[in-house]
Amino acid sequence: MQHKKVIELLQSEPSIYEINVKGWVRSYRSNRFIAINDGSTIKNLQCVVDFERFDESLLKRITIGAAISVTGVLIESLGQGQAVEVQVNTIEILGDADTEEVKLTILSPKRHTLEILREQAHLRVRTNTFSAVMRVRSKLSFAIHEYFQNNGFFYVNTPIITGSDAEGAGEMFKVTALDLEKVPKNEDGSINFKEDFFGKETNLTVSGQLEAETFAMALGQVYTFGPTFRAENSNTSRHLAEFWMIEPEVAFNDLAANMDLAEDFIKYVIQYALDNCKDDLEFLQERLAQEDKTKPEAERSGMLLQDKLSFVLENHFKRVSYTEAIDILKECKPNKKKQFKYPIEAWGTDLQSEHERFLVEKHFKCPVILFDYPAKIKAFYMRLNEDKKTVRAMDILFPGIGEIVGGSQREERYDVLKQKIVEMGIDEKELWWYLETRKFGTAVHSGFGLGFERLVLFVTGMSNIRDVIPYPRTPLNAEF
RNA sequence: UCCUCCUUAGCUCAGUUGGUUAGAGCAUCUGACUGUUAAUCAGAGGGUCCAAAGUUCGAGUCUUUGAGGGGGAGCCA
Repeated sequence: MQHKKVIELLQSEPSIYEINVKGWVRSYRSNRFIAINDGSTIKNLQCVVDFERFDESLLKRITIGAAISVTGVLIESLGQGQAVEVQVNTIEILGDADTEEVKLTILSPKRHTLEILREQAHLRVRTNTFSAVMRVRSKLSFAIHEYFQNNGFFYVNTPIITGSDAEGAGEMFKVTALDLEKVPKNEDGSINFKEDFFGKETNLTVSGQLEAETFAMALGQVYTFGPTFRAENSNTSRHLAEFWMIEPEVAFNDLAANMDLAEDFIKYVIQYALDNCKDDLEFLQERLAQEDKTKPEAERSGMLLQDKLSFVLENHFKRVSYTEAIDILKECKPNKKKQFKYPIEAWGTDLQSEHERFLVEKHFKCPVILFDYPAKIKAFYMRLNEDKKTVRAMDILFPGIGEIVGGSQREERYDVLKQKIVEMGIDEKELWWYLETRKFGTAVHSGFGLGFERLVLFVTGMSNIRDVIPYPRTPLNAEF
């Protein structure tokens, strides 16, 4: 007898042969209908028992959350709502779930808030919403590899423990094997890292970009896809202390080619999700529509999830230079009516969330790529333009998410790069290996970083980044 | 880190100018039910009112401090 997954059975024709299916009980109605789910799909399989043929003591143990094994025959359903169901011959309880204890958890069959689900993250993946999000996350992850592998990219595993603190992408987590009770000190009172494991100060990576660049100068087209750590005290629905980032890096690509790549890549993975996660996206769409109804009129998105995704696919991302964006913002109604908390006055300051949201959600009403930012507000490695004031940076802004991609054409000129490093007060000795890429066959090259969880947020329509990663790491939270 | 709101049953919440025994819905339990779809119907049990201190004859309610959480901002992906 064959052990079948729920997803296989739901797609099968009725048959006279006995099958076996294992899963967790989602509901047991009317002393007759067991809905079981095994994670293979969001849908449940209805198993029908004739209770007169079973021990009452066995049936009592069919409770929500219990793991059971069922054998029976797949027949055409006698009821509405499903095409097939299992006529049960035998039931084995694999793992009981005490109802008095289950009722204290999110497994109890009622609505729960996302906040409560977060407190029981080890159980939340048993809910429809989370299993859907996690299946979509897995598919997106695969689509990312598929896109790059199909387009001649090589997957690079850049180090997670890093010795360089030069990227400047944020506060870093320190990595040490020193006994924190008795830290070795130098004569001047500073910590003597020579006695530490690596003989120098080390941190968890905030970006694999610099290392990826060195690989792009040999393999041509590379990408990283790994965990990234930022010790920023960020308490928002868009930030995690530990998140996953995709960083392609391509030799001979200028900024325009970089933007083309980012747009093509994002559209590919979204299309992949639409094609391969239909049931989950339908559920998430319904969930989002229900959530929308509880919101005041002004905050409603008014668009179904799958329509939102299709909209991104069908429209070119609007490409706007920083300077053009400032002009638009200066002349816009909210600025003139002084509705911005930070009014737009002069060229050169960074855009605030409210400005980015205005451009994406109100003005262009589609994803926006902002490029050619003032050099002063961007990182040292970005390619300086001929005007000497701006750099070839680009940020992709998405509705509801904000910045989903940040990238640039890299400064390939040795002298210019070295001067930038000095100007920004970075220790050039730390970056000797990075500078050497500009000495030996330097070339124009570009890349970007895409926050994986922000992509999952957009595709699933969830609103808090803590709800699209299995076990979120945020300030004051490292449970599980 | 800043601003703001919240914390009462397992969950979501109500709780009057400070007053006697703190309520509802869902969930759970008991019973009924052989075609249910968040099953339905009848009944029952369930409380450190976030913590500490204070004001008061009397605090779920007022004051102070602290903790945790939501939303927004900054930093960014």
